[in-house]
Amino acid sequence: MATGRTHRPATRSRGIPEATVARLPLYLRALTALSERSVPTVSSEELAAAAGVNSAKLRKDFSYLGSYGTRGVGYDVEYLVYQISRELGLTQDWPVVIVGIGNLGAALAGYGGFASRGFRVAALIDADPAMTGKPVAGIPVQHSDELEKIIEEDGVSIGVIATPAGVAQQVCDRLVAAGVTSILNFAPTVLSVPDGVDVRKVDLSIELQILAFHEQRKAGEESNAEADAGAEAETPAVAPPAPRGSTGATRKGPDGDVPAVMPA
Amino acid sequence: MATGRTHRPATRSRGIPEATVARLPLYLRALTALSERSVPTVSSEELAAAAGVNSAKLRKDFSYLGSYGTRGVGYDVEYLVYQISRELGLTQDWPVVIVGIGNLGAALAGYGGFASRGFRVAALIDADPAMTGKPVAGIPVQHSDELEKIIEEDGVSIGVIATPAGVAQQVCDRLVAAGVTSILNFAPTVLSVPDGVDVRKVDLSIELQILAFHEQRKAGEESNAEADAGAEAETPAVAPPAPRGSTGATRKGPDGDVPAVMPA
DNA sequence: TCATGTGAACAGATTCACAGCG
DNA sequence: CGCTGTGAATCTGTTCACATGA
Repeated sequence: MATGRTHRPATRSRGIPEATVARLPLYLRALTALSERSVPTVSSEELAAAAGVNSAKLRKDFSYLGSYGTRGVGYDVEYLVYQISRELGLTQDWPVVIVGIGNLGAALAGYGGFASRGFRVAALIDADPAMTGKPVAGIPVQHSDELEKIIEEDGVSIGVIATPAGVAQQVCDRLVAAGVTSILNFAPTVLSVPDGVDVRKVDLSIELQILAFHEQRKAGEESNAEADAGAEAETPAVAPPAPRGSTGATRKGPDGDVPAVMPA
Repeated sequence: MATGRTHRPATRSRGIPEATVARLPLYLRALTALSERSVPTVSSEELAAAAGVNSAKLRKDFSYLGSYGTRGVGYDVEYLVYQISRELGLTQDWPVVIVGIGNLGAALAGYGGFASRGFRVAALIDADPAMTGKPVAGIPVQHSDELEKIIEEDGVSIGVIATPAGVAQQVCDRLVAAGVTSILNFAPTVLSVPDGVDVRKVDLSIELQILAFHEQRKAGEESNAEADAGAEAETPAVAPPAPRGSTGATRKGPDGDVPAVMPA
């Protein structure tokens, strides 16, 4: 099952912390908006507010890039836009392939923010022959047989996987074999890739589950009781099985033993 | 422009670290797969491999939930599925509204992993009257006028925003005013929400930019030179502007001054 | 004997608070 | 004087390594 290959070694880039890199696009977006409104300079306080972070963090982030501000004044918007774009590698053209043109793949193909900022959809690829040739967002879908050829000819290094989970690892392997070294994975699977290949994961279901966790906690706080979170509709989706060979003895879950409410 | 409201206070849940919460869905998925294959028990090592994390981390994560394993043996799969589901609040039903039924909204509505795991699409909402009544993924789209009514009647506490960026904040405000306390935001904007409301952001463009950063770094390492990253097609999307009132003097960007290659 | 559970060491990220400079 | 830039303190998360107990 292809284990033993690491999952994002996160090789501490050129001194720029990963957390900072993840915020640069946020700053860039805020700066671009300012730029469009012809705002010449901005303070760390203002920009931080626009980007939804605190100003100390923003200043520290920028300090990793160099000293691009002017004390007593702030940052020059245009200059900063350029510096961040360059740092992120957006001053060059990045051809991208999207594999799996279902609902999601089609939505991604049509996504505006995609085309902007130096990313260019080099090809849409789907395994279904019925899709081949059909234009999606103005781009004709190509059959997956063409995958390797496209990647090599266009020098594609970024691939987007929007296939069903079942085939994501195969697709990933083919992408990597053909030369792709960065993958954005929308399929709900853990992908194994060799060292040197970056994978980022976008998973709707995980995000919702995290929200549900916090939501549940909020509900539990209103009344300080434990269960009884929803208004009334309680539908336990999973039965609480006894642990193997359990004698029903000690078990130190943080809020008591197996919950009182059990399905009939 | 609606500042002053915080953006995810991350109120350190019930002792369970945020990073751990974010991994629980991953473990749950791996465990569910094992469960379907009727695997009775699993070791931290095996499960960690399946979830793409290291085993020490997994054990520490589980230790926050309680002692659910058996020394010398491992974890009981079914029992752990139940405990994690409960911890995440997935043993109850979470009605969700999706606002903005464009390409992306439609894709989300049809997303399988949505319906599973206790999440139920309570309504699809769009501002375009032409969409009203049209079934998407089997659910008829409702007009945004109905938004408040739906949220209150169905007790919806989770909202998904898939609108254009321009209206996302307004939609967010309406959702919050109507009682939604968790928001999954697909629009490329920073949302301001009052305390007590959680926002999670999913942003394709940001993910791609992060990948591009690392990709660029890789390219820069192969040859130890600086620019010249792509094969040949270099298209600087942004001109490097001089800083305000600059005399072209000292500027300590980490790899030298303004880049040598300037657009004509 | 084996794999869990966890203190302790470490690493990374955030925040504080203020020196330094325009 | 105001705002940047940054050392130092703090907080959060990860990894190590081993005592513990089935």
